[in-house]
Amino acid sequence: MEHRGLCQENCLVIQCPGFALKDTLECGQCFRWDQQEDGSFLGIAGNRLLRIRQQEDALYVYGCESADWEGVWADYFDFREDYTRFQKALSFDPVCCEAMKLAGGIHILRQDPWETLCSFIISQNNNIPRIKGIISRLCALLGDPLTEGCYSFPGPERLAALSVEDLAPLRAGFRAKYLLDAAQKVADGTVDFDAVRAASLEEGEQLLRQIHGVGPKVAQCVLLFGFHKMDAFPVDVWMKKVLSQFYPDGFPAAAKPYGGIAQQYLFHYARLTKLGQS
DNA sequence: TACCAGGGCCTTT
DNA sequence: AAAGGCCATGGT
Repeated sequence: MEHRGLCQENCLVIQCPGFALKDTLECGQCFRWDQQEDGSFLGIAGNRLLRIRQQEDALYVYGCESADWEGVWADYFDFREDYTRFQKALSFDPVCCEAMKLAGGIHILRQDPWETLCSFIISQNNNIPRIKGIISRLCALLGDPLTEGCYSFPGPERLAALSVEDLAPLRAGFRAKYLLDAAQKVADGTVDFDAVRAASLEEGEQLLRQIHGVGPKVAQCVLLFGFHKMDAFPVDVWMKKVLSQFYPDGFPAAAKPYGGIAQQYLFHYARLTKLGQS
């Protein structure tokens, strides 16, 4: 299905029909990608850096061996999944159909659970530029240097040893104490990611909510974006608008197994069309 | 039950 | 330039 090759600048070329890189990276699921002046996106996942851009149905990937694409990034971008099967499953619903016209190229990334947990603790009651700033300062303060001012995401053990005062440079406000509680509970095994992975959606939410500062919205985000549970269904203000306007009788049961990706389509659609603001 | 802290970015004025 | 809106959770 994927056709690969090399372009003139010695980068990898990946065919990606139906995929939308920009929407995927800017739909609020990740916070460590930045669009460069040349239009490409520079991002960090784990200890790896990647620069990538999309032109029509092709991805141009820089700074990445072919083996790294196959072994790491193809999974990260969820290219092993066939998203047309989600779209077919949701096509019975006219609102989802409309949303998929605008946002159907979004993939759910396969991000690291710990990084995702921290990111969505930070995201609460917050806006995306500030979330990215706090995460960037967290990595610069405690992560391992990679290249050119880029840092890895610090592990829970490193964070667990610190105090709220130590995190003052992050300017995370009231969220700093939540980060420390998360780090302590993950580091000491109170919250076990393997158990979350094996658990049902409801059980997984309860396990994550042992952390002070993790409520239903953050927990569902972590289950969807960090554990790839495609039926997780985070409801924020945008989704509340969508649900009240288009689904007064509730979200259709037949769409629930795909609620996570449906939520992304609808969320992006609501924001693009500035639902309720006109 | 209702309300508000907390902080910074965004939009509107 | 200034003011007001926004936001997820926990605490009162």
